[in-house]
Amino acid sequence: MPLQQSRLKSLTRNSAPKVPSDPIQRAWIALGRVSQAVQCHVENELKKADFPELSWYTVLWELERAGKPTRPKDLAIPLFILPYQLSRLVDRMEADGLVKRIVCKEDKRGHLLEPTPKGFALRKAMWGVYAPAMDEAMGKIEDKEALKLAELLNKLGGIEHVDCADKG
Amino acid sequence: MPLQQSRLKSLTRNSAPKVPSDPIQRAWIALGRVSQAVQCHVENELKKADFPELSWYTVLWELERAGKPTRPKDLAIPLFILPYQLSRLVDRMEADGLVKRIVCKEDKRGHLLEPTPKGFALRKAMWGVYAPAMDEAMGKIEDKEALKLAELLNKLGGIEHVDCADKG
DNA sequence: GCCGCTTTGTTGCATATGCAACATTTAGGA
DNA sequence: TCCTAAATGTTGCATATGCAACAAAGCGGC
Repeated sequence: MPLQQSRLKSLTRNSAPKVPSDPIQRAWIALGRVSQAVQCHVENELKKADFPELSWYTVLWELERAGKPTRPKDLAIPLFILPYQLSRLVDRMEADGLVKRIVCKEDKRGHLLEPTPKGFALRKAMWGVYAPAMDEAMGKIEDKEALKLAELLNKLGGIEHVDCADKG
Repeated sequence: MPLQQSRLKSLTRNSAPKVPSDPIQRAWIALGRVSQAVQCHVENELKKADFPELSWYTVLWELERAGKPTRPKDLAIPLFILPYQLSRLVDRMEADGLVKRIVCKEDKRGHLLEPTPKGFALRKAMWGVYAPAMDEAMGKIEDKEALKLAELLNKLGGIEHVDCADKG
């Protein structure tokens, strides 16, 4: 279920289609299972606490991090989702009074997104569940191992660092 | 969106809710983004080749690996999905003539799942796209790094090893 | 055997999603 | 200027999903 077009660089493809080595296959399997497991844990904890799903948090956090009203297109990239997905996500969040769409004078095609006070409050409240859940899911490894893990993953994906945490 | 109840052991919880360390947070972010990126890449490649999504492959592969007609409940665990999700997945695959449900004499509640010849053929054909896509997505790291990555991930998730590859 | 409880799997309904088509605005050239 | 192409979001429709309720069969004690 592709959430978005792959951002992997298309390869130069001067070599024949290749079967992954056994270590690569093991890493692939582990990546799929473990990421699903930890995601599920966090989502389940949020649900148990009657909070919306993580993507709502992420939208609110990105808006908060930006510190100013932000275009959907400038959110879609870091959020790694497709425009129409964000459009409907914002529909629901706006219906819940968490964000508002405000007119964008510079470009009348779009608009700017801004969290409401309720939106700020919800994000902060969700962090109270999100943070411990993340720690429960990921805390089984030492910090040094976590850094190594992040390094290896980023070597795979080559994606710029993005903060997610609360910081107050 | 939790695909299934978390399989993480519920913790003894004798410590206060904790904010994850910065390395843990970095690993969490990297895990989410990179796993999404590589999953998307593979799903997109399958779609471009007019193949069904990866979960279909995985069902067929697990059935093939089992080597005998298999109960849904015995698939749901390794597939890491909920019973009702598998039920509908099998509905669609059966409608496409890829698997069949056959009666289970020992336990008339359920049934046994078996790939059809068309199912076997599809899985093999999909591997021709799946394998190179996996390698493109994951081949940026050396085998030694891949093993380290798998090791770290499995330390996080503690999930038993499951094969996925073709092997013929 | 009989009864309640568990296991196994399915389904009705409301909601969410993917896709392709669309509307609107901007940008770029002839 | 005017026309075409690209960028930015949204939406109609068909399909997929989550959830809770359900059906049917096994299990265990009496």
